[in-house]
Amino acid sequence: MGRKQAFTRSELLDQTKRVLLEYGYEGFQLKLLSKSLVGARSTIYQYYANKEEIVAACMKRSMENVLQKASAIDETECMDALQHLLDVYLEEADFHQLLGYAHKINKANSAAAAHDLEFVEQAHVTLKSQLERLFARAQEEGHLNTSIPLPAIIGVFFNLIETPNMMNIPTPQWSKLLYQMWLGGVGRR
Amino acid sequence: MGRKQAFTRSELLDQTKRVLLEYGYEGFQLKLLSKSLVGARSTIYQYYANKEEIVAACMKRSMENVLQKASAIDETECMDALQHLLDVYLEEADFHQLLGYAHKINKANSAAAAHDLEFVEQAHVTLKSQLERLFARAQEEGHLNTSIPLPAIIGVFFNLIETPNMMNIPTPQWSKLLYQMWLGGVGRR
Amino acid sequence: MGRKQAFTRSELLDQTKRVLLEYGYEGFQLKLLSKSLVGARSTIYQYYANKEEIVAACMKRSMENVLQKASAIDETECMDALQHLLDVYLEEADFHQLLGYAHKINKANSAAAAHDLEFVEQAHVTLKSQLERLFARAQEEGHLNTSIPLPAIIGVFFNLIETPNMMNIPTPQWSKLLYQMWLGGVGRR
Amino acid sequence: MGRKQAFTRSELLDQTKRVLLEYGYEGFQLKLLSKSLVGARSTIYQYYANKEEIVAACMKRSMENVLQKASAIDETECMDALQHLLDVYLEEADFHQLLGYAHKINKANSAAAAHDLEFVEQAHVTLKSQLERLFARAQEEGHLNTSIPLPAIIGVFFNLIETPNMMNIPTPQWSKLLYQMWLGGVGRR
DNA sequence: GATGAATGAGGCTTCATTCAT
DNA sequence: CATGAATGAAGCCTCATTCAT
Repeated sequence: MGRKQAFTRSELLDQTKRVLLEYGYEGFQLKLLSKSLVGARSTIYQYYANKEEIVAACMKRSMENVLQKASAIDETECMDALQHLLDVYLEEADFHQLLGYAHKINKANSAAAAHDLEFVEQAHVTLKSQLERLFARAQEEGHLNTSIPLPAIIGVFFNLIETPNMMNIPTPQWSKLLYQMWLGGVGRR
Repeated sequence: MGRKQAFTRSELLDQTKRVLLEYGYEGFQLKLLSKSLVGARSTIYQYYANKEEIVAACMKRSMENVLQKASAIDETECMDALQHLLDVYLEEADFHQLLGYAHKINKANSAAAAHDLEFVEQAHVTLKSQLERLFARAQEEGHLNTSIPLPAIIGVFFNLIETPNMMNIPTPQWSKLLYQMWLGGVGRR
Repeated sequence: MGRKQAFTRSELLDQTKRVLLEYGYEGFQLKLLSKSLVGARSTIYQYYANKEEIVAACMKRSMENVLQKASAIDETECMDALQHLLDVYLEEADFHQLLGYAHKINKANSAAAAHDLEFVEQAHVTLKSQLERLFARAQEEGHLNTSIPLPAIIGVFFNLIETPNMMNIPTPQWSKLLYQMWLGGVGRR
Repeated sequence: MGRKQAFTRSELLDQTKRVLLEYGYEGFQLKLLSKSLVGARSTIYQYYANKEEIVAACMKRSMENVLQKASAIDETECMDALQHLLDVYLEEADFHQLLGYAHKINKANSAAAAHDLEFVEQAHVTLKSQLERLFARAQEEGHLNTSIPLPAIIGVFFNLIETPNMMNIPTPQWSKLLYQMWLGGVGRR
């Protein structure tokens, strides 16, 4: 009963992500959002009570995806696991950037937003501990250059994600290539 | 003698940079800017006609600094030059991020902004050609792993700049460390 | 320096009171308010950060007036004091109605509003204890009909304030007349 | 058999009255109304074409009740009749307050609302003339203090209705008490 | 030149009302 | 009939910019 929905919650979040990435958190406007959806701006409020909730929900969903994929990784071989993890992060590359906006959200405005962000925070901790676990093993097993501080190694690894893929190499190969550069360097062997 | 000058053009640009980096381009507001200056908000208009001009001028100044330092580098040894270049980019690390905002500026609003951005664009080309020149030589001279496409090597090099320096290692050492990881990788040798 | 003010804070509160009384709390709109002031609607925000603060400030001012006048009353003769108190309440008749809106104000929105309302609350207690003090004495001194419960007597006294003055009798006489009716009744003596 | 009826017209008007009294005319919102009814908000439009009509119908119904009760009063003894009239007005105390909103309704929007308000207006005149008739007789028959202007006496009588019944005395006794205070005053006899 | 105040355009959000199922 | 969803008008508030002192 009632009319057919103009757009689904999922479509809404898809566009939210798009607008967020294109305009940044402060540039995220409902006008921009509704322009890329079929209905009126006010229809958005059928799903979320305010801007903050939309952004928080978007982040939560993104985080859920990453978390699921990351936790599905087989950690038997730590170096393989790292390679797979890089795959995951590259597939959901934007999520890294989205996360950066998390602390800008005004939680006072909305309990729902606060709740979603709580989840994001927790998941963040989970991901971080997975990463640290793997790197600790990598170091123990002697895969890493001991003359380089571990935090620096981790930092560069994480930062690989943002490297612009100018040649549009398909993600799996691109991931392998980045991994190779990270581990082996770009210099002549 | 007239009224004391409220703040200098240079102070204005310093704070512009700070606010831009903290809040992003869309979050850049004159109220935030004037809060970190001694005078009134309206005084800003003594120097620049509108928001766009301020941001453009800020970018131009940042670019001038980098350009000057980059062009002072001795290019005799290309690998040394690259290491020095990384020094320069890290010293002015923010400039990389600032540049990302360049295309968001609405040039229609102001000729002065358009003019400044023209300069930035030009300088960008200059820097890029310096980089490409050096990388071409590095490859020719056999310093680089030929199995990796050059654009990927360059991309990773550029992206190093954004690596978070979690341990707050002083910039010169941090630069050396990043260079070492880039060239030699993080794996056991 | 700077431009001349379009309207003073006091004028703003005057009109606030007028609009509140005419349209009620839920009907209080900034558009209506600014229509009765010389400047633009947004100018209001030079004085108060939001609607709630305006209303709260209006109430506080009204309460201050009443409080000052009420506390200046000589309480030597309690029945005289009650007559004077009625004068005061009639002069500021609207304040009784304004107070009714106090609990509707959303304090969560503004600390300043909450603070003003705190004052109003306190003053309310002060006024109430003055009233109870006087009535207690009136009863002790045998001025009141003991067959009527005191709260009923007080209730009717307070309610006199709202009696519409259809003949537009000047306030002092009107006050005396109401007092006379209250104390002596309207029946033949 | 079709769908079960969501709520009756009468339930609708009951809640209308409740919401009106709680939130005032300007605060009367269909969302608040439907929250206290079993069906959907849009179902309201099965009964009335718009907000104004609902409020007008509510007032009309309230007025009809009062009118019926008031016209049933035996006017043989004018002072008894006044006491009975006070009973009636107290039983339907809210109606006095509701009436105050009548002039705020925008009649331009709806013929039906205008029609209902016309009725209310007429009934108001009827009630008023009853009151004036009784008071004229009361004065003629020497029941009232001739030193007090009749309009003032009527005003206070009418205003009694709003006196807050803090002790929650049952309406019939409360009515007698108010009548007694009005006629005989609260002072020592 | 420097300022504080004024302002209108534009964004967020709510709400009466309409529509399609 | 009953409903849930859709919608635009309208209210609040912010912010870049202009103005008068």
